[in-house]
Amino acid sequence: MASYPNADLRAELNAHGYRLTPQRQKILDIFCTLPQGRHLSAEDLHSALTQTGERIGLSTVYRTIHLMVYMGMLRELELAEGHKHYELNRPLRDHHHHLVCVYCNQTLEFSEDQVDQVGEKQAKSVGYYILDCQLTLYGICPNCDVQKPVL
Amino acid sequence: MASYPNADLRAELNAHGYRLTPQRQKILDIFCTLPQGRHLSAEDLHSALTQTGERIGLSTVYRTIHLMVYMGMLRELELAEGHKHYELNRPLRDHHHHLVCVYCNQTLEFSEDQVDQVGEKQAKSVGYYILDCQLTLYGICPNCDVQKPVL
DNA sequence: ATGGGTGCAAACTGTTTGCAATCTG
DNA sequence: CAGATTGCAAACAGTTTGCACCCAT
Repeated sequence: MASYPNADLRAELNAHGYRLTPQRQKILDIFCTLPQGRHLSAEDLHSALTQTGERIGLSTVYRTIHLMVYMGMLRELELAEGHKHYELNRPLRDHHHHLVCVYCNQTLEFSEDQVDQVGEKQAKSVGYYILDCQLTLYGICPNCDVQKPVL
Repeated sequence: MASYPNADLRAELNAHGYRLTPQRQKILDIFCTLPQGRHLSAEDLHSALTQTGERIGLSTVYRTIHLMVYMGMLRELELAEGHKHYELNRPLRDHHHHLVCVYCNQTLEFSEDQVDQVGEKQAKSVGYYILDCQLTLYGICPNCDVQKPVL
């Protein structure tokens, strides 16, 4: 299930001169056991950890998240909730995209290989090493479409 | 050039029970005269306005931006700069997407009709009225690819 | 004239940073 | 043992909110 066993994590960190710490392990563990489609904010992650008795600072959570985003392990999602959410960046095969209602924040997922292929093609054409490919659709869901106040 | 002449803006606002104010006009004007590919933060917009002698509060800028995003006139971009940027939400024909380097924040634009079509299809299939469709690619540009420190 | 809109200043939230202590390789 | 990493608390940036006044409709 876990896409990043700890041995791999250590190897990947060391390759860049970073170290494997219990905190980093724990954080990755949480993401690995997260059901498909769930995503966490930094605070979510922090309370998930402290609730299971871990001793970890919020700033470590932020630092680790950034590290993992830059290494391509996590994807950073900016949906409609006002703060960023994170989830495991799985290989393009099980990649999914998001459709968000700007009124009620209902979020649907969908996958579309075509989009991922376009992303890869574009990135390649300008020599980028691609970390993540996100198609996000903003709209109004059927429920909210019935004349809702805007502000 | 301007996709939203003031008459249209007034009509669209009034249809929802909102009013056309000088501030709202000025804000939309700025976006309409912005060169293709440029996008502004709320602060950018505010200083652009005050520098031309306008008298407008920062909170009005925020409120107006939100209004226009919800009405589908503006698109909200969350690229890599740390704060949100906005640009005119042009019709899908001249729609573009973004490719961002997570190290240096270099941002490239590209268009891809295929993606917009996928977006429309997906939205339609779940009954959403679509406001915006953004494909964002995160990666490492050729310059930064040469072993850069992550933190 | 009614109620939406504005500006100001204060409050807030999520995130970042400086630093001394700690742990990894 | 050097240097990366941590936790804490304080600082920060961008954004939101309460309120009295103002102005479109």
